[in-house]
Amino acid sequence: MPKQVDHEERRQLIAAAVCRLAGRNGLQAVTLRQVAVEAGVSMGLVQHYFTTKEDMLLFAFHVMSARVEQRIGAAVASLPQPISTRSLLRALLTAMVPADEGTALEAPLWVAFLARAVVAPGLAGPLRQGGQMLRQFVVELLGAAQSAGEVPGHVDVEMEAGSLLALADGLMIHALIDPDGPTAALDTLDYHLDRIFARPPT
Amino acid sequence: MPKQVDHEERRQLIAAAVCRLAGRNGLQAVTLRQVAVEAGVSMGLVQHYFTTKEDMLLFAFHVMSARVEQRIGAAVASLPQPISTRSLLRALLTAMVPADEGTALEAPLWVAFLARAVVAPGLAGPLRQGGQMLRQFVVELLGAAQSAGEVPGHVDVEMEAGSLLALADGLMIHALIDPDGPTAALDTLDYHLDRIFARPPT
Amino acid sequence: MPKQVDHEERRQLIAAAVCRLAGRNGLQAVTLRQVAVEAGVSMGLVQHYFTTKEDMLLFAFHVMSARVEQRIGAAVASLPQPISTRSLLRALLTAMVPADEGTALEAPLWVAFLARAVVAPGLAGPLRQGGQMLRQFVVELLGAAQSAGEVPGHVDVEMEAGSLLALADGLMIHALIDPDGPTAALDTLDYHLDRIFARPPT
Amino acid sequence: MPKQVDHEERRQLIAAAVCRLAGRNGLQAVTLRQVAVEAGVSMGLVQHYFTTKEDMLLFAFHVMSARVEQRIGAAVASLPQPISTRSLLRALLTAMVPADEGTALEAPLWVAFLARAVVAPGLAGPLRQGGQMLRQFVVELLGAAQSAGEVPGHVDVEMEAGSLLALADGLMIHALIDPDGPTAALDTLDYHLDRIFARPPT
DNA sequence: ACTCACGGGACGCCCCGTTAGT
DNA sequence: ACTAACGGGGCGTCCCGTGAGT
Repeated sequence: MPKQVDHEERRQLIAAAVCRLAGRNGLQAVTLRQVAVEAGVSMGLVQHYFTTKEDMLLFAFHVMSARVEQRIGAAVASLPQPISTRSLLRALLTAMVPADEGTALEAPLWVAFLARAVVAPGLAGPLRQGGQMLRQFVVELLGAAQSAGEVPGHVDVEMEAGSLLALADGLMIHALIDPDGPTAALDTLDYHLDRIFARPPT
Repeated sequence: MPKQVDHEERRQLIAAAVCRLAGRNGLQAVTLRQVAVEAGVSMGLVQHYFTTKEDMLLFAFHVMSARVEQRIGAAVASLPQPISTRSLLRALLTAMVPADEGTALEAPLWVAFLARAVVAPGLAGPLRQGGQMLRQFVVELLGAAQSAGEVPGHVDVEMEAGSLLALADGLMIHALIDPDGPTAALDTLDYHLDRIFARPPT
Repeated sequence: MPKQVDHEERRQLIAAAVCRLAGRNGLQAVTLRQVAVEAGVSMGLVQHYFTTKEDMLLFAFHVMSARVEQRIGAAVASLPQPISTRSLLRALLTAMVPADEGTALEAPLWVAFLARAVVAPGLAGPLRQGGQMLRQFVVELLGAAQSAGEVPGHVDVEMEAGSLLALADGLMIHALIDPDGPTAALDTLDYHLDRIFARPPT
Repeated sequence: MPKQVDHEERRQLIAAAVCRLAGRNGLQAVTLRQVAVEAGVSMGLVQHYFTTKEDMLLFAFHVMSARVEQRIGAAVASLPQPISTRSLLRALLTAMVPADEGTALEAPLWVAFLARAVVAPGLAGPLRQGGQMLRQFVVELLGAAQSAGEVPGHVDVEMEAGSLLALADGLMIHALIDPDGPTAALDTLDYHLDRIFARPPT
């Protein structure tokens, strides 16, 4: 029985190095050598697990997406019971803004992938899919809330869903460039949640 | 005095090539050699006018910013008289979304610069300044409209200004990744303008 | 374990090319590309074995030093028995003057390194050390000869050791510039050996 | 009458910059741009006065030689009267060793030229001529001293002349590499002058 | 007399992918 | 499974020489 190594684990290890590197210095600083050094493995090993650099980046992107989902899940789980639609939505959106430490580390990476997706179709596909699924989820959330009377009837849930997600991405970028951005971003998100989940005047 | 050429013009020529290249293939595809080829000049010339690649990118960024302003100005100028605050604001925001051809060409470039600014402080500075000036302008616009009764009193103009600009950036990115994005983006902007410039129920 | 090659051997191969090149055209003609051509390998290989050009030159210097020692050793070994202190010293010194073919090839290289050491501290260190060790050796040689009565008591062995070595270097340079230099250099060395190893008048 | 500039003066100005640069960072650091910056003129001007870089270096070499002569002359002039042959010779030799400040600045430059002369025939010619003239001068000096009884008859003035000059060059190089070199060099020179100008035992 | 614009080439460094091998 | 050796090419930088032009 030969030495058995966990392929997936190795790939995760390497992808993590890619993420650290890209988050710190940008995607253009991700070279095979740097990745190998960052991961503490040989350059050959990196290329053993990823045929091409493109593959590696794509996998790293999926890893990052999974991490974002995980972080959102954790944020939702730590919410005080009972979980209202609004608090759930807020947890989801704040996880996309570099206010907490985890997001702050991943946001540059996320932006790097976004920017690359614009010119690299291979990356755009998964990103588009993920975005649409997320949007659909928010639409359903808002729709349910509207049915429950938490959201006024004149609110266009489709529009608001897309808006909130686009807004979150926009705020993320501004937050990364402007040092005062993160707190302002949270305030802005709350402002819009207040607006959407408005108590109707009695 | 020897042969005199218009330095600014040359720099513009080269910067234009940088923009085309970056818009087409991303900023990481902007190499001195490619720039020289794209501009139809020698590589030596490129370096005659830009000491360093960083200089070149920074200048190209300023050129692009100027072009965006110009496009906004043109859009505003072609508005039917009399120009309402809302139509002015709409012209400004739609110029940031890749709906028309001009913006569609520049948006990838803009995103590329945004992404690089996250990891390159030299680029972040000008970008931050420009963003704050723009925000201030929108704040004043909305404030005036509120004073004139076009915007309800309960609207937080500061929040809405920041939101609209972040939203525009977010929509731009989504529009670049999703082929259906541009039209959806315009609808979304109009939805929010409708909301902000709501006719109060008489 | 993958293909294993003798690193030292490769480095020697490349260093030899460096020495040939520098001896022929001067150190400033030593470029990575030229070295690769001269050694008959790819430029990538050169940089596989030497991280930096500085490293390469330093290694080449050590190789040259070793060669000089080797040549001296060979000269000493081929001396007729019994080996007198004076003949040993003469062998050592003549190995530093481009009279024989081997030294003639290495002398320009040696001078090139000397000149660079003046402005490159990284090179000066090893050179200084080697020089001091050599000087100490000659001092001991002369001291022993003095104790044995082969050298008059009024001779300052420290002075003479330093003088002989400086003289050898000076003669080497003159010999390289003046075509008649080499033979004159040998005569000069013998003149001083005669003087130092003077038979006292009975 | 057009603007008249002193060609020679300009060339001297530029050559001085070359000397400063080469003395500080080595001859390989002498580039047209650096020279222009160091001299405070435009690069074009440098090339106006020197057709080629080789020309420039050659001229700089002559300038340096002239300066050395001048420094020797000054040293001789400041000697206490009456000037003995020995003190004159000593002044001449010490001017070649980087003990005083002036020589310390020029020595690296001198070594750089020596090293280049080994591989650049254009530089070797003048250097050889200068060396032979100097040697002839010392021979005559020593010959006269011998005739006057200041130097014992058994001394070979030709040999000693060549030795002293080679020794001075060798000491100069060692002095540049070893921080203790300069003082040791002066001691060594005096040691040999003592030997040559030995008072015969009465 | 003097200068700028410009071309073209080289340099040192770095990087990626392949391959031969253990 | 994993690695080292290696080739080839690209990058940003620098530099020199020419020539048009004032």
